[in-house]
Formats: sequence, C-alpha cells, structure tokens
Amino acid sequence: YSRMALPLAMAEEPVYVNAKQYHGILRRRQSRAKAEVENKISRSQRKPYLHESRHLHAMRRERGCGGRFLSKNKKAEASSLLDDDDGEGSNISLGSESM
Amino acid sequence: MEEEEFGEAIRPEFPTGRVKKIMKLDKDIGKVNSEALFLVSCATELFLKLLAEKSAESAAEKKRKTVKLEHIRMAVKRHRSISDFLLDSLPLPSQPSDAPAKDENRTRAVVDKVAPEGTRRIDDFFRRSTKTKSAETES
Amino acid sequence: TANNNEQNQQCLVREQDQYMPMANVIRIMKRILPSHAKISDDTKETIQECVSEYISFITSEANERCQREQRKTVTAEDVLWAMGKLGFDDYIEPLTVFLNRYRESESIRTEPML
DNA sequence: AGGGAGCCCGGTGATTGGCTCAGAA
DNA sequence: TTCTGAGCCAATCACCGGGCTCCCT
Repeated sequence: YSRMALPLAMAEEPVYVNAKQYHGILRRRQSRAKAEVENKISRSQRKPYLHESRHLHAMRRERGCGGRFLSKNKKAEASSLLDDDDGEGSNISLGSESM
Repeated sequence: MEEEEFGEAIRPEFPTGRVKKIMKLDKDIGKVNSEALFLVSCATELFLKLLAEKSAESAAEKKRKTVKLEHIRMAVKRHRSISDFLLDSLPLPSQPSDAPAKDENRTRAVVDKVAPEGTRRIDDFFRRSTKTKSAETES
Repeated sequence: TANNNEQNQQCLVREQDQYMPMANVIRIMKRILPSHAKISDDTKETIQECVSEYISFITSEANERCQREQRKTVTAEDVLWAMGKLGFDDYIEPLTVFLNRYRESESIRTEPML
C-alpha cells in the first residue's frame, strides 16, 4: 500500500515505487551494475543474428518467389528424370496470404 | 473422449536450462533446487501471459492490431507490482538523436499526485543506459 | 582451420544466455493475443528483457531469504515466499498447485513400479 | 544418504532472411 | 492516401534434457 521514492536522478522529480519491492529493486540495480562491469553484459545493442552458421544456412536456403523458405524438393528433380507427373504431394505455389 | 494421458508430466513451455542460466547470472545466487527452478519457470510463464493479456487489452483500446511498446507501457502501468520492478527495463517513449521539443521524457509517467503515506526517497547511482530504438510517439 | 568461433567484441555473456528463446516468447504471447494480432519487433525484444528481469527479481529475493537463514540452496518455499513479499500474491495459489503436481509426478518417476 | 553441480551425448525445435501487403502513419 | 515493417515459409545445428559421476551438506 505504501510507496517509496526511488533514487532516480536527484535533480528530477522523485519516482515512487511499491514499498514491498523497494529493497528488491535497489538490490537488483546493484546486481545489474555489478554484472555490467564484471560480465560486460552489453545492454545497448543487440546482434542482428545470434549464430553465424544459422545465418549462413538461412542465406543459402532455397526460397520461393515470395521470399519464403521453400521445401527441399530435390526428389521432384529425381522424379522428373523418370518422367511421369506427380499426382500427389506437389507443393503448388499458392499465392494467397491469409492473415 | 480423450482429454489427457495419465502420467503427463506438467512441464513449463520455457526451457528450464535457460531459466537456470539466467538465475545464475547473478553471482550471489548459489545452488538452486529443482523445485525452485520449476516454480520460477512456471511463474515466468504466468508473468509473460499476464503481460500479453494486458498488452492485448491496451492495443484493443487504441484500436491497434499491432502490439507496440506504448501498449506494453500502458498495460504495465495498471499493475503497480509489475510497473515498479520493470521501471528500468522499459525503454522510454522517445530518444533517438534529435528530439524536437520534449524534455519531459524520462522514465515512465511519474505519479503526478502526492505520494501516499509511507514513502521514502533516496539518491540514485545508476540509470539504465539510454536505449536507442525507433522513435515512437506517445498517445 | 576455417572455423569461425563466436568471438565478439568485449561481451563475455552471450545474448542467447541472458534471454529466453525468442520463438518461445512469441508462441506463448500469440496464444494469449487475438489470432489476428501482430507484435512489433521492439516489443518482442523488450518483452524478452522484461521476462529475464522478472526471473532475476524473484530469484534475488528468494536468495536473500536463503542467506538470512544461512542456507545455500534456493528452495520452492523460498520462491513462494518471494512471490508474496514482492506483491505477486495472486501467483502463490496457482504455483502451489503446480508444485504439488510436480512433486507427485516426480515421485511417480522415481518410483518405477509398485 | 540425499541432492545439486558439472560433465557428456543424442535428438530436436529455435533460428533465420526476402518479399508481400496489413496496417500504422 | 503513402510506405513502413511483421508474418510467412522450413533445414540445419546449437541447445535442451536426461543420463552419468562427484562432491558438499
């Protein structure tokens, strides 16, 4: 029920917080500050991607004309050599987008 | 008529291994019980669901189909126990390089009224680094 | 060797260690949001950070109780106690139910046959 | 003796970008 | 109206979980 003023910027208006969390918030701030200097946790900018290998994998993948990843239909190539049409699981490119 | 199997173990949707890693980022944390790990994982999931629910309400009020940061702020503001400890985690409304004429953008809306009984003040030492994100207009 | 190692600037803690997997966060959110809803990219990142902060916040409070009682292992009771002390009283009841179900499923796993 | 940290290992789902059009502006 | 930016696909591989052993309480 009661609220505490957090030590924000001293030159600014005080920020009041839940008194139950007051000490916990302060302790967390200390921990974060400590972790930032010890672990060098970069809080600022995020990498564009996490793993180089997965980035390359995504770049090399076959894409449909809509930019989507395309199922690996190398079997379609093999069956085309043996002629005959594929009457079954052919992935027709459905150009409709339903969101 | 099938609703559930017998020995269906209830497991959090979050990977508990990652939850434990995040817990152990704090060097003060020693050992963690498997039950405690389980509870923290469940609680985290509940917390995320609540955030999503409240943000969805905020977006709906503003007639928006895309949930944006302003909806998160709006949703969080309604639960004091959530808005307070997230004070440093929510990026402030705007900040790019050049702000036209806005000097009152600091942390989330400060309580403009007088503080209720049982309040205290202290002095700050650290502030969250300014997050450079896409500019955003407040409501 | 042409292997490329993850050796980025001066960050000792990797991003994939401080946040929950993005896909899991999105999936859980989309289950709650209306089916047609969308989520902006900075919302996704921010939610990820808030989730990590929640974990650390709860854990920190539970851990302090451990140190008060001179214990080294954070237990389920510590977590439940932290929930109450930090004002998340609404979570205590469902979490207690989850805990009981967890214990019962664990004992069944440990006890192969009767 | 109980149980958690720290290995290892195998199976698996999270990660991932280009294009299109919802929908923010 | 203009035009930004999020969803949509699925294959690899980093990571998760479930075994071990060892150590501390």
